Amino acid sequence: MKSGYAATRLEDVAARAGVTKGTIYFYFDTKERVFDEMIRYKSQSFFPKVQDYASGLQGSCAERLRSMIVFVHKYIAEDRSSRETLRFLIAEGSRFPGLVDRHYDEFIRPMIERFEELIADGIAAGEFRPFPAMAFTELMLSPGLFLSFWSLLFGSRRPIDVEAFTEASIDLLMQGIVQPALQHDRG
Amino acid sequence: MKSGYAATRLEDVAARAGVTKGTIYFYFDTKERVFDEMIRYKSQSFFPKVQDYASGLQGSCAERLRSMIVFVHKYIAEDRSSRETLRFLIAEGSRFPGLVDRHYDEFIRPMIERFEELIADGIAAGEFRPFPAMAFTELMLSPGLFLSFWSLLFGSRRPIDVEAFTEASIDLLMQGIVQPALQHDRG
Amino acid sequence: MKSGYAATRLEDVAARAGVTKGTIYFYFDTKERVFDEMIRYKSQSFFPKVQDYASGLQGSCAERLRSMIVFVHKYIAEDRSSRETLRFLIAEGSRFPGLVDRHYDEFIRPMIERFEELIADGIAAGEFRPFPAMAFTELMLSPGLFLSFWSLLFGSRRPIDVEAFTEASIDLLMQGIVQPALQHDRG
Amino acid sequence: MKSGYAATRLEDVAARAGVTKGTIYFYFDTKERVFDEMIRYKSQSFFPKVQDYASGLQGSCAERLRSMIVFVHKYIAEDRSSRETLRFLIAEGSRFPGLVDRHYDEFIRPMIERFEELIADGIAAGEFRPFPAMAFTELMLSPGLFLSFWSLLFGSRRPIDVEAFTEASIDLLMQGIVQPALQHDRG
DNA sequence: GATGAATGAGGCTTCATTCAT
DNA sequence: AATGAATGAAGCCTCATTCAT
Repeated sequence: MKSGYAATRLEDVAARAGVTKGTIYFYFDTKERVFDEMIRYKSQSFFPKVQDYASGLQGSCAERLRSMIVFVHKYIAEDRSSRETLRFLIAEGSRFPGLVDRHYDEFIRPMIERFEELIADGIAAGEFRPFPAMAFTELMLSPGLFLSFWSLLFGSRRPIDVEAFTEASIDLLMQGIVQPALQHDRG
Repeated sequence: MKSGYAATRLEDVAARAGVTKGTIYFYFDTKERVFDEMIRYKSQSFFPKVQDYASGLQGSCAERLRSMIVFVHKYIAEDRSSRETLRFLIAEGSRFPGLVDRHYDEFIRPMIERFEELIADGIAAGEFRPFPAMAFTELMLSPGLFLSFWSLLFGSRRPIDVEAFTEASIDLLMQGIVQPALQHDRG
Repeated sequence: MKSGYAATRLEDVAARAGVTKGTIYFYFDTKERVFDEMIRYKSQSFFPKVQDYASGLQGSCAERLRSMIVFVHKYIAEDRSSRETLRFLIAEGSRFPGLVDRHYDEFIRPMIERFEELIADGIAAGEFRPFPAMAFTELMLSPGLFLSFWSLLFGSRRPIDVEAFTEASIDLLMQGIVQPALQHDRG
Repeated sequence: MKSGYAATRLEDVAARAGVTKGTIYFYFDTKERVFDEMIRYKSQSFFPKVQDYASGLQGSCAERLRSMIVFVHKYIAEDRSSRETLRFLIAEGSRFPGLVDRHYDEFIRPMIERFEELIADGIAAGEFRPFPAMAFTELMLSPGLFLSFWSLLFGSRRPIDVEAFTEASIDLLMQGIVQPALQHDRG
């Protein structure tokens, strides 16, 4: 999907689907519905992957947290489709409030919850110190969001070294939350 | 400005400016030009403020860093216009590459540079440890960007306690960069 | 049948018939044919009734004439379907000249002929005076047509007292055609 | 105006008006509005004529009544436009209830009132007998309506001798309402 | 400088019609 | 016989753009 509701002609959507304009209207009532369903469909693909990945993790909480962050950043850096979904939601969200809410329920909230679980586990295990940001685990998503934003804005014109960026953000995070006594454990 | 290039009719732009459609074409060649100038104009307002604010700061590097972050978050939380500019750049940026570049030059880069200076000063002064993220000072913007993003997506439907969020993110950051020996200085 | 050729979708016709659009095309070549047959079919029902009713009449010519008029008016007032057929013929007649002609042959002309016979009988029997309108027996249909027209135009928003209207029109007619010497016979 | 809302393309309406599609939408919001205004405009032309004509009439009530009827019939027979308006109202009236009501107020009711006045005058003057149909003066319009209906249905395929038809219907009417003692006055 | 009228390309949407199954 | 999917022509409507005044 190119970007933009208005800039996308239904005839092109149809052509890319290998059918003609009329066929679209056999399945959807309206252009808005077409987009609603398209985005809804695309949104489904990401979360299960995170879920699977998260549940398969082993090791200390710090290790699992780092793995999660690496995974998320790599995904964001590579998956053009989910980035475009984000662009769409930011650009046309007011026209599709249902979509945004759904995106929150099925995408953002579960992700935040994964991090909350990890943090809670870490604190319970004495690995992490209790810290103010434990009430804002979404902070752990913000470097990833930054990558996404950067890519949305500049495409490939201002590339970021995703791996180094990821390491830097993990370093910063770990410094901030790991119990000082354990800090020699960090990778 | 409502959001969306296509969704905004020149007639409305004209009406809001108190003139008629025809008049617009006396000053601008094209709808694209109208937007180009509008965004360009709006972008100018923010940076000087940061600049002024930054140059007036006093105290330790940690204190100045914290002040900067508080300032940026407060601004983001309150200024609707700059948020909509961001939405526009994300949504229609590919149509206005010049605008995006200009936005980078006049908005993003200077901001990053302020943070780079602060970090460099802090390290030189021995307040901050040398740390990997010093090559990615944009990381310090990511919590602010997160606030902006949240607001773009959910409007006021999922409010965040900006102050608490800001404190949490500052805490995390400071833990990550301030020299352990100095950490009792933190607010 | 709703009103209007263009406003009626074949899909709805099909649905009301309990089949699907495709099936319609098994039986009819074209949308026009569908309407042609529908109208043709509906038109058949009225005339035999008039015919039967007319041939069963007894009494003086004046009595039979009055009965006929009462019958026609009552029918017009009550039968929604024939009214809609009339609407259709007026609205789309130019697209279906065959239908209009058939309607004339099987509906209008026979009706006029019934009246012509009655008038001729009445004059032959000395009941009616010879009068100019005997060449325009359709005039006897005009009050009924008026009722129909009124109903087509206003639906039930401007109801007419059909019975009183009928009596008034019969009175007018009888005054005009019954031999003065016999006028005390009128009801 | 050809007949039929759906069958009429706005582009053709525009062309006939010597402008283009877009211009129509500068003056009207919608296709429905275009028709609404068109019909409204055309309806205005007829009534003043009747009004003028009626108020200029001289002579006995019978003479004035006959003149009115002749006038109405001649008008109906000759004015294609008002006939098409009637067709439109019958065909599409349910889509334009406001138009139908207006047509009643500005066209039908005033006409009926003219006849009511004439009849009342005639009865007051002893020229006409009191008769049941004085409560349904619209009956005097029914032969004219019949002419209109005939023309709408058959175009010029089944021509009626309007003059003879008019005379016949006047004869019938006069027989029915003029005081017997005065009947030698009839033309 | 400013206006209001006019234009016409372009896109959404409808629906009669076709056709493989 | 019947269906459901697919098609594409056609028409409404929007709106950026032009231009005479």
